[in-house]
Amino acid sequence: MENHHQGAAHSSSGADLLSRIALNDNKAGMEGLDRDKINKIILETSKGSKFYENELKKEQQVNQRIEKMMEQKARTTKEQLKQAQAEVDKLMCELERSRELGRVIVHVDMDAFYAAVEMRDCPELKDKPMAVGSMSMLSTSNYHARRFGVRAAMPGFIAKKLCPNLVIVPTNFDKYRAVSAQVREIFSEYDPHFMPMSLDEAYLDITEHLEQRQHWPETMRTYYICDAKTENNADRSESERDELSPVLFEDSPSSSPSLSGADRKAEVFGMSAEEAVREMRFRIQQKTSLTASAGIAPNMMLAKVCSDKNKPNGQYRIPPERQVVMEFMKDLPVRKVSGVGKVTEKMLAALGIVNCDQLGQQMALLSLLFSVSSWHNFLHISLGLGSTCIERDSERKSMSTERTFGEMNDAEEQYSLCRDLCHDLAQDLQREGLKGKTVTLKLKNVKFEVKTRAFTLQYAVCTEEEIFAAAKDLLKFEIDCVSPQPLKLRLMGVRMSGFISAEDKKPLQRSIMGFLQKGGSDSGSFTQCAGSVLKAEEDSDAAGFLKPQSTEMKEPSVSEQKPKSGGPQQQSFFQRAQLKRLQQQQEQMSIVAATDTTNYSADSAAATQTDLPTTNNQSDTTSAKSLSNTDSGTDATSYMNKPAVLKPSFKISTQVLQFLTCPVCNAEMKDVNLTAFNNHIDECLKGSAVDNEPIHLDAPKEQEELNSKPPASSSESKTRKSSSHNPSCNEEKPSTSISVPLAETDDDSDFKTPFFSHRTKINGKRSVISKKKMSSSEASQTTHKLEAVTEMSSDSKGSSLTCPVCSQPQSTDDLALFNRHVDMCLNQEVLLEFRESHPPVGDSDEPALKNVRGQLGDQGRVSKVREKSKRQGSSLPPSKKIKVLSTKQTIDKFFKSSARQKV
DNA sequence: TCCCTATTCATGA
DNA sequence: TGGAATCATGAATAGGGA
Repeated sequence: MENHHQGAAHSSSGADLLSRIALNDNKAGMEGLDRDKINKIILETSKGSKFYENELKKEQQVNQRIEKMMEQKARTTKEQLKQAQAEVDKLMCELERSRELGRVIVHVDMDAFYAAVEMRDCPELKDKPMAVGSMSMLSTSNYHARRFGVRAAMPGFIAKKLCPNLVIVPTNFDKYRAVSAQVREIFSEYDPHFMPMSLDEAYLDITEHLEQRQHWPETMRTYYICDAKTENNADRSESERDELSPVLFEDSPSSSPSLSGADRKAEVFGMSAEEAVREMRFRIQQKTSLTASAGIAPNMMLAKVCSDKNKPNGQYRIPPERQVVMEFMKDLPVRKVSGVGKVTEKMLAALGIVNCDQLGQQMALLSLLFSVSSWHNFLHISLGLGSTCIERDSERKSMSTERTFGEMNDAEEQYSLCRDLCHDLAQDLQREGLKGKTVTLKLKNVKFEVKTRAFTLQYAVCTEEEIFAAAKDLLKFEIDCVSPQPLKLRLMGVRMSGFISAEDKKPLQRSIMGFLQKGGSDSGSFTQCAGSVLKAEEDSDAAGFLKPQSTEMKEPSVSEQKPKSGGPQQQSFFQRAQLKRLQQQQEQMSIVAATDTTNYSADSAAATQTDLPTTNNQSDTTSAKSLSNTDSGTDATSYMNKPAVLKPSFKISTQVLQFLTCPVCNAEMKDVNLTAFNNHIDECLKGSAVDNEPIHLDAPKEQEELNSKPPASSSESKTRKSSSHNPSCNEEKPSTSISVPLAETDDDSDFKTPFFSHRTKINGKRSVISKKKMSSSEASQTTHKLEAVTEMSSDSKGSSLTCPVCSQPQSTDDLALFNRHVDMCLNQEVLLEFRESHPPVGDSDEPALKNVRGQLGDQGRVSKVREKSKRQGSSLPPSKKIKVLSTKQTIDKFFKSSARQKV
């Protein structure tokens, strides 16, 4: 067959590649070419390139797949085949019964669209081989160029080898979009719900149109060639139009002869499907001076194949009769069917299947060798079945942006690019009003190897800062993985998916409820939360989700409430990677995170995910020790840093130390072990906590070493502790403290699941570390600056405020103070209820308590309750009160659930 | 053990 | 010298929970 023919002319490796990079003459206008000559040129031009090597690799992988498939085929018994055949027959009968021939589906495809537009606008190009694109890549080519083997998706430099006279015109998408809009206007008259596939392609269901058409008088089916009023091309003279249109594809198999007669002024179209489609194409041509091809059939699959049949400037119809459909399919090469690409084609060819008739005959075998969805699809194809319902208004599932560039090795450049991509993506998302939860980073290295890395946040986001907060961590992780070698990239992309539905869009902020959900403590939320808090803290104008929402406070949306299993969903990537590292480095483990000299720390997400120290932590610790001297007393946490704000070049030495914040009393504890910390929280929960003095118990030895190694380090930590008492520090920059809750056992908690509560250096300023039990007003000084800033900027200032929880008027006008007070009130209320329903039972290490402790750690969530209440006035609306009460139920539920887990 | 979900990669338009 | 961008989907895989 084709492959065999190609392979015979070349070396084995070249033959291997032919199905991938050699000429694909599947396209219209590519018939009867000197394929061997063209392939030789393509191979010679490609050979030795990184691209070629990668294609070779991929081809070998496909070959392995085929080998495995053939082995499986060899193992197939007659009995299995018999059984499979029975199943196939059964399904076939069902499909036959449900075969629908009643719809009239049309697939319209503009001929060589971009090239045709350029030729129309620059008539000198008409007789020349030309393509649209660049030396790097061509989007499409005209039919002159196709004679040389120049096709879409071919690099311009290779096309030039094939056709030295090729004229390459740069793309002008604005122009194509404008033309496309004109064409779509016409489509909509035949099917208002037509489905555009791209700028130059669409499916229409003209069934209803045809019904109406039967009652139309001839005048409604008459179009005048020169009637500028009817057709929107008044700007062109008649002679121009006559000259332009037919010449583009003069050798078209079915160029409408009726149109070329110079004396013909009016065209009357009939009532049949063919006539309606001919009319549509006529109108397209009149309006745009471009030609289109069309396929008419009872379903989409057939219509698509048909539109290619008489390309260019032609149409083909399969009538709605089973027998005709089957006859049409019989000799149709499988590759012509949409969805069958080069790999599937090759795999089927290995089984001796080239056309759809053979496909049908081998269904039993295919059902044993391919997945269910694959062989079901094959069965549909072999029966000439396809979708009869044009899917309308299908929801977008992802949005992405990516860029290819010359080799890029510099990390700072890469971060900068990453940010640019996030910026673009954020703009696109906001344009469509979308917010998504999963950020995927796509990387292609200089060897053309593609990697994707994803991270799912707890909340849907859409701002540059928020997206970048996740993307940069993913990028850092990849950079660190190859360190000290540079990451050599040629493409980077950022994708957003996991869009929330329209309903879910309203509550952008999750309440404390969400954090109290079992399993809802996934660290993604903390990354997210931290990133957002910090981002907004610095950028008060940012329209992040922490900005006051005008929507009503309500329960978390279904999607957001849905408990993440806390497993691979949130952790798989980082955890898996981290665990691998962990195995190599267990002996070096300590709870303490280390120093990050770049402030771009994948550790952030990594630590958030698993709380495992990483290689980077370790190495960074060493590398940054000296730097930390110059930045004494500054705490930072990798996941609370603000990469979204800091430029890659903005290097800061930040030392991350283990600070744990009691979520109940807000006491800061440094260098505590987890058991002690947990005990402390238990005491707090039981109401018997002592004065919130920091607990300072034995830190792991490694940690001590880490802390003491740099001359300044140990003293620094003391400085830091003492500085926490310093009120001036408090004034300097309030900070957010976030505890990452993770279930743990005391035995191995040292490296498995430590609590983390990190402090971040913000703008080089010291974070606040509160040590004493704070009054509400004192405590408020440590609340999120973000909210204060946000509210100040968006709301009134000056008037006295009343706490919506305790209803006490607050003497302060400082929103930060006020916020803090409300935070405390809310926490108190929840905790009191919790205490009431769960009196102390002796075992202070009850897992549920531990989890609750952790769950309560993020005060940012609670703050949103306050934010809203403040905007609405001084008292909580009923819904909010209910909400607070229901928090207790959530805790109960959580408690029970956790207890069950333990069992 | 089975089911569900997230992630990664491949395929195809 | 140089080999795209965007979107959807399926398979394989892995881990958590019931």
